Amino acid sequence: MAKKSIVSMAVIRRLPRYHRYLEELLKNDIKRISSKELSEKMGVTASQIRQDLNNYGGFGQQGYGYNVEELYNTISKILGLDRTYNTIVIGAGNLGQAIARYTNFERKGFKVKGIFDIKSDLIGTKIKDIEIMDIDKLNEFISNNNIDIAILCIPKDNAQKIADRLTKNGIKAIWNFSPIDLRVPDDVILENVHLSDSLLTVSYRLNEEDLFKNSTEEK
Amino acid sequence: MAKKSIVSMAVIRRLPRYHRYLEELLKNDIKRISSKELSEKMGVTASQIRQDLNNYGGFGQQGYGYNVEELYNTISKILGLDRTYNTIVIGAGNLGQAIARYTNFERKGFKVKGIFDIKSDLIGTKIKDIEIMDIDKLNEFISNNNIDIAILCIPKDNAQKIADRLTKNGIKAIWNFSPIDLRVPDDVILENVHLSDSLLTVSYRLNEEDLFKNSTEEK
DNA sequence: TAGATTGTTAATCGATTAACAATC
DNA sequence: TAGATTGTTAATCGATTAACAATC
Repeated sequence: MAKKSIVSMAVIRRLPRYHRYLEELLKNDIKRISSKELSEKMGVTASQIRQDLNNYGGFGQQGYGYNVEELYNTISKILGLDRTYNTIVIGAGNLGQAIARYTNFERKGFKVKGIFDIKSDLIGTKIKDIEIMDIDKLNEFISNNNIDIAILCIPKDNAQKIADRLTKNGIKAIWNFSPIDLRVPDDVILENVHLSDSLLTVSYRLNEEDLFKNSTEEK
Repeated sequence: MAKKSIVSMAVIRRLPRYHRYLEELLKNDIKRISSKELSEKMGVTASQIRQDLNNYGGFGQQGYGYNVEELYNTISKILGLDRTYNTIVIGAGNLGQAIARYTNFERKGFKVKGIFDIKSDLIGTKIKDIEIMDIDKLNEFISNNNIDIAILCIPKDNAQKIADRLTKNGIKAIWNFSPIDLRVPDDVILENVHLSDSLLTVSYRLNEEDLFKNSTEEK
């Protein structure tokens, strides 16, 4: 089973969202904000915001609220954005290439150090100055380059095998885009982006009403 | 606020996962499975599986379990996979192109009917036989092509404006990859894939232990 | 029939919301 | 000081798990 977090994932998943809203406030030169104001902007309860933040300490001031810049910086730190991360992208297909090229991540401190693929016609070509390497060089590259996060963008058939190799070589975090549930050791962080699962909730919801209408008629 | 579902999202988000496991069982020619066996494979409780399924009816048989093929087909239908969906991709950047090219979705019945962008050097070029069109032609195209789902892959600055245009033109579902919280009418389905938020939970978890160690020392 | 396993009700657990004393 | 708003405890709500009668 993948690594368990100290704070509940429900809270953790809201942190980037707070971060986004605070960034926006900062851009608009807003100096302070109360949990009530922020809650109205975000469509959540003020209670939730205060509870969430208080997992990490008391950052506000009674009668005043929160200093926007201070809170933004604090949440940046909590999210680990005060350092950089070396990443590798495994699989240089459509999605792998898109991720490797996506500059938003780089701006936040996530640097793509290497790209790997199995296809000989891709190996040797470049994406943004980074050569696509043969997957055979994976172990060696990890050992020599202090990689923090592996981004997995390969078809599901080989995903578990590659994940095993990654963790055996000391990778401590996998951002997985392969449409499969990976097994990783207890101390490895696994974050899934199951695009297909996400899309299927859309098709589900487009039909949900009919689903329940019909099952009533059938009675 | 976006459309509310009848069954809780917690349940809905598990359905694609059941679907994947059943597909695997089907491939391996396994004919029947009990909630207990499936729960062990999936790392959930048997109770949860039975509770989840019973939102949609009783598909099992006491003393026997579930017929794999039957259950797979049933969940396929529940997920709306017994029909096809016309989609458009807005934004032909890295991510938009990757999604448009991704054949897994097409195989499940999601057809990309049009791609739109604002950049004149992209307009007129093709992705998989589909011409990239000027965003100015969006309204007209939606009216004439019976589009079910709009896939939004544009920078956040214009995302809300485009979302407004989509919903005004009758789009009932948006699969949003833009890193922003969109406001959509009550009857519109909104599914977010916030890649950056997801990645930030990884960096968070890579540092969580230190975070709590330090705050204790500071006391 | 006996054994197995469902569907469903009841109990528990965790997350969210409300309330309010503390305090800026 | 009075008003505002936090941090935190208590209450509520919803989701998960356990239990078990029904039944194949």
